[in-house]
Amino acid sequence: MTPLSYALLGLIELGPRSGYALRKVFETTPIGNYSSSPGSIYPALNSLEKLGMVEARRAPDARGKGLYHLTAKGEATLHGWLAAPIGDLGEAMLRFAFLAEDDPEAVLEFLNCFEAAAETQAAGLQAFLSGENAKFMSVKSQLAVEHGRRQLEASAEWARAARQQYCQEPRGENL
Amino acid sequence: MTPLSYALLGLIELGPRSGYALRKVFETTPIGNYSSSPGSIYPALNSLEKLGMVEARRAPDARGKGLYHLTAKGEATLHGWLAAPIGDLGEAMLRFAFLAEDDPEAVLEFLNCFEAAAETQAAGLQAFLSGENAKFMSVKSQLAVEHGRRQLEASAEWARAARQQYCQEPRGENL
DNA sequence: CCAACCATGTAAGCTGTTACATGATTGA
DNA sequence: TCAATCATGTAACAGCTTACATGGTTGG
Repeated sequence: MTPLSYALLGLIELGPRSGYALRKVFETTPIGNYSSSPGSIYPALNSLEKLGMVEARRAPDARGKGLYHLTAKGEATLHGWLAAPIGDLGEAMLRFAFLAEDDPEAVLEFLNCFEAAAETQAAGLQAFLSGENAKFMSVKSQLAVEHGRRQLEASAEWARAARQQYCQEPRGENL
Repeated sequence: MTPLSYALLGLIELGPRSGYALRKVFETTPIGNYSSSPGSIYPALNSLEKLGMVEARRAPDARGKGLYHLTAKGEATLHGWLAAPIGDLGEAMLRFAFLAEDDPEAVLEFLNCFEAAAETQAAGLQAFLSGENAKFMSVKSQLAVEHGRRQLEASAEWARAARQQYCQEPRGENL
């Protein structure tokens, strides 16, 4: 179960698709930045099939293997992944996109944890920059670390903005 | 020649070190985020040695393989990498840390290119968000893309700040 | 003397990348 | 008919992760 596998499960949950259609999603949307695409996707799908996470159902007349559907096991695995504590922020971002559409509680909870994780990591880099080790580093190396810190701050800031959007939008359907 | 190899060359250029010392750098500084550390570093060093990029010189009494030094070939390879056009921003950041300390021209040039690359990619995501495809995506997926856009903006903003610092500092030794 | 650290490695396994191969169908 | 696109794969290779193995040295 790699990030790619989870991404595939997430996409299939949004709607059954063929392997080719899944590949196209990776080629034509920014999700391609998270997990790669061309020759890795079919092996991953086959491995998911072997694991009993997905099933290919073919309409009687159609070509190819048909459309992949989630099995109960696949759904459980996906939802387990979605509910896991936040570790790597990159992977967390991928998860965010697949969080249940109809559960604003979970979304807010996620955003809170994500913000906290980003702030913690940013503070870690800040501590490093203020510490002894950093004094022996070149200005450029320090700036490189500062870049990392800014990225983390941007992540935290994003989480706050996203939370705002989520607190307002779900109810403000028509004004 | 992976990013890890280049990182090793860059560190060795800053000062000859033993394999163990190099490993420690990855374990104790944020460079560990760029390229991994534990059991991958010795193979990488050996491969660099086979390629004739580094040489281990041992003081007569010392333990271990001694300190790695760059060869002419290693230095040429490193500088070639440093001078390459910016592709992946993550790798570019790693390069930035190893740019020649005494060449503010090159640093400013790098920062300009980096900023441009970040802005271009940010604009690409913005275009995607404004385009047709994004309309069929969930709000969360759109927010995930927005997160990527903010990260890129933060990178561009960092480049501007770093440039400022570089335009002032090199000459302002003593106010 | 024992733990911690110096110092260097090997081997298995998993993934992803790259590049190639195959064949059907569809639109110009 | 010819190119593009649908649709699915395979095989070779490179790289990283994890975990284990091995010894010497130093400090409490």
